[in-house]
Amino acid sequence: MARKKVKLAWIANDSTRRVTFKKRRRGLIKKVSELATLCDVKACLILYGAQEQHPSVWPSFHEAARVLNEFRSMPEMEQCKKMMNQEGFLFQRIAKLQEQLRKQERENRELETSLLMYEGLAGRSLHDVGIEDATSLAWMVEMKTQLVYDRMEHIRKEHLASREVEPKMHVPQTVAMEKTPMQVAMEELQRQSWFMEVGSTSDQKVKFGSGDEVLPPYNAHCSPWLDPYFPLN
Amino acid sequence: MARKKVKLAWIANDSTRRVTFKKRRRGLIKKVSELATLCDVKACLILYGAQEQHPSVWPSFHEAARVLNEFRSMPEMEQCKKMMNQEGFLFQRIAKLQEQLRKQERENRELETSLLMYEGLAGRSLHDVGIEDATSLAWMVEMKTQLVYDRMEHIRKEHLASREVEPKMHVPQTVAMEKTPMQVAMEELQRQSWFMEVGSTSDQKVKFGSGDEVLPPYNAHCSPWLDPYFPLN
DNA sequence: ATCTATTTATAATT
DNA sequence: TAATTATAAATAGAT
Repeated sequence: MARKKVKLAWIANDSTRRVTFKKRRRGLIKKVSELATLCDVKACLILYGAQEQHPSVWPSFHEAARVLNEFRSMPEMEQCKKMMNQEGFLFQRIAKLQEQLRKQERENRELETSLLMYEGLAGRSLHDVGIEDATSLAWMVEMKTQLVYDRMEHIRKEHLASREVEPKMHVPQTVAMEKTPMQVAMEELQRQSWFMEVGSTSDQKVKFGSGDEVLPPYNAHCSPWLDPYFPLN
Repeated sequence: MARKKVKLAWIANDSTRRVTFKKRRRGLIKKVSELATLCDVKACLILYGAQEQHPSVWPSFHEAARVLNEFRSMPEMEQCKKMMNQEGFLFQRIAKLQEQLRKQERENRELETSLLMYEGLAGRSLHDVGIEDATSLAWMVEMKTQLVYDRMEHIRKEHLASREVEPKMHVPQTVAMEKTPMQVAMEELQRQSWFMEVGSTSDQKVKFGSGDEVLPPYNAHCSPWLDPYFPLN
């Protein structure tokens, strides 16, 4: 747990393994006893390593036997199927880790897109970015543009509020745009029926630009620009 | 473990207790499985609370039974006396905590004495400090004085070494004192047989100073000034 | 065994 | 109930 994230595998070094065992056994017993105290839980823990002369039993051998016998005599063994066992625990962990992975990938994607955006702002030519990155970048610019418009609208409303006590004349027209440049461009493209094929299936491919890149047909009815998370899912 | 150090006692609030149980059970099972993997340890954990419908068993019910039966059939049950059980674990913790307490008390003592020393250096009259504090203070001054002499001796030797290549004439006499002022004072007191009674027993008491304070007789043969830790033990 | 930097667990909060 | 966050605790590696 410390100084370095340890790999979850058998520790080859003999002395390291013994030290780790002793340290972790102490921690484990502490945790078991805490749980028993905090939550009034019957608990027992048995540990014995191949090398260890003596087993470690908590809270005591007889208590452990008693706890286990209570299980033996449980009427509904069927219910035990639901108990937390190794398999269930592992499934739980897998699900958790997959979720973590998904989140991390999304975050990576966003950071990479930010980088691309700042490079573009700093003057880098973006003619060589792939369609995936271009899509994400366009989405990000869209979102940030929208933030600017939202801010402008907010300021405009504040301005109106501050003039409320005065005669309702000369109220300024809205400065917030209804559509971002991307939206305007999209609609213009639709009007021109540019590279769009209504009713195309997902198998169809359309030549794009120079013809060197093969792309799926663009479906305006599923415009991604309305989904605030689109390229990150 | 977090946001606040939790008291090790039964959690009265029902929902809090259930949440804590579920969280800690997950952590515990993770730790047990890690230990089993890292150190190739046979392990089993059984938990069932009064309220819980289903017990939690790791790694599985049958494995737990098998592990416990191996204990049952162990030839030397006498050896189990040495196993880590609740009592042994608690004794271990008590010893550890007492050791911590001792260290902390020593450190507190040293810090208090330092404070006294700096106050003295800053001009505070020390005529009102008790015999205990005075003793500690004297010890600390002694130790620090010794450090100064050690440093002087070190510098003198360096000086000699740097002159080694030159003719061995005019070698300076040592500047390090053999005895600190405290030691000199002690020996002077002994020469004067001041308030010292040779052969006095530990039951005897001697009037000291104004007569308002009763103190045990001072035994010069056990002079504390030679023990580098004297007032802190 | 002791210490320290770091990871992990988790109590409180949202 | 599930996420998030701030903090306490555990502990890997070094001394």
